[in-house]
Amino acid sequence: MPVSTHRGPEVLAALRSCRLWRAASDEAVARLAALARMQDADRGTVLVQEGDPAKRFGVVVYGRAKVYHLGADGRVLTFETAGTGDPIAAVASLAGTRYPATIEAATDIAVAWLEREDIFTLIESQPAVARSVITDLAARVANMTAVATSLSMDVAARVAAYLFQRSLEVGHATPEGLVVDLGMTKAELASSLGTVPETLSRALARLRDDNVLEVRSGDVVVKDVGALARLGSGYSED
Amino acid sequence: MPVSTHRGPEVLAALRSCRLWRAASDEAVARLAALARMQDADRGTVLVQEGDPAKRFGVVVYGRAKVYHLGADGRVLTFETAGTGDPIAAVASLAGTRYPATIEAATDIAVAWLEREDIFTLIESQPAVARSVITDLAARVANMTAVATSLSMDVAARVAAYLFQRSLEVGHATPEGLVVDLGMTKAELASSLGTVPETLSRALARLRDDNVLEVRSGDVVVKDVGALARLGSGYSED
DNA sequence: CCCCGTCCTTGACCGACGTCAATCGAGGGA
DNA sequence: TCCCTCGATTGACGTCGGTCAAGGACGGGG
Repeated sequence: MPVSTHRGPEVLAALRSCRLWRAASDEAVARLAALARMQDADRGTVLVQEGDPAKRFGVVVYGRAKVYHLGADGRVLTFETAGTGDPIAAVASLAGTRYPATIEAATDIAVAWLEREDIFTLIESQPAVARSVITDLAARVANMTAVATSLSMDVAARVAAYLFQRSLEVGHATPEGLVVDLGMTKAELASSLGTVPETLSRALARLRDDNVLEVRSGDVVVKDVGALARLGSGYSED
Repeated sequence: MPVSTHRGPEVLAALRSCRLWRAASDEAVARLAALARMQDADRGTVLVQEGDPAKRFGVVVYGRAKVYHLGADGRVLTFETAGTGDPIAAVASLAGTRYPATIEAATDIAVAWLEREDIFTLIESQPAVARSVITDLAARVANMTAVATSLSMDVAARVAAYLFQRSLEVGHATPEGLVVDLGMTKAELASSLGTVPETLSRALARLRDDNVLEVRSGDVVVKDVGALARLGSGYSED
């Protein structure tokens, strides 16, 4: 159970590190912090329910939140995991639509809630903020587009694409090969890729049999990065 | 073959009707128009190639453009069709990433191209524009999220969800039932829903057999709207 | 040391859906 | 009027992948 030990400094630090207004002055961020309404929640608490009308948005102060869609058949598609400083529910709030996804506390969590208008007020007082909000939102559209296109590929390609991208980001060269930490459990990864653990396991087993990689508990050892790039075509080098 | 008959007025009108800067003054829009570089293209021309680095964005002056992803297996997922006044390639341009989709002229077309910085300059001179850009982008994220979640449903649910939403938008009550124009050929609709014409045809046939609707050439007659809502659950009334 | 919970893997099965192919209108020229 | 084409429909078939079920492997607690 979360205890309300987070005093101002924590909130301020979280808001300060939020990408949306990285161009804002410290004073402006402090003003935001003064407006924020704090919420502490236990792990598993639903913070935002898909379909509800959006009125406010949050910034994670402590802990992690999972953004997902719960299908009619019970299957879960995970879009994102938000940590300290990450905005949540910002999109629907800015668009004025209903929340397009559900957000749940993945750990005990503290969230600073702000009103939709607060960010527009901030932009008026600090026009440079508009730019960072715009580029962040645009990047989100591009991301979601990539997710949508990847869902039209088969699971093997999605896995390969993910591992390829991941190997560029966190791959660590060792004598035995390129060690790539998955960053989450295989069950969570399966959900991020829009599939189930069994299918993910099979896809990884196939890559192992084809000598592309070795599967270990929390990471994989990539032996043929080119093969990953080829199989996951549609994703590019950046 | 497009002829360059579009003089200034057409370009101006198209830019004026663009949602992104609907708050901008006429003078500011005229300034944009002066910066625009025109392109005329035949139907079928690829205007933007998925994966290319984004530097500029366009506004459709005349004709229609199709935004899609071409899968490795040749299957096409259509995201959007842009008409006069609609921005194209704006997202990647604003985000500074590579284009996440391909854009092709669906008819002979005229496009006004602008530089990424032009819109930021506009925002600086007319801060109110920031708000419309932000809400439009946020709405796009919500849209793409809905597309992604719908791709995780089965085809029957996607068809029902589409028809339900469509019946709210353009449904026309008649003695025989609620007539809903599809707005495109069935092949195009199939591509928008991430499937193929055969499967769409079967899904519609099933709805017909279940007495939910009647299938006609370019439209359907809905007899049970509630059933559509139920089958396509995940979409809501707005 | 053993037991048990959690995570992962593997096998068997089957439903959804994409592909191939044949058929059938509905226009549109010549 | 006769084709010829294009879009739509329907059948047959194969494969991808999700579900159910049965083990393993690891780790913590008694």
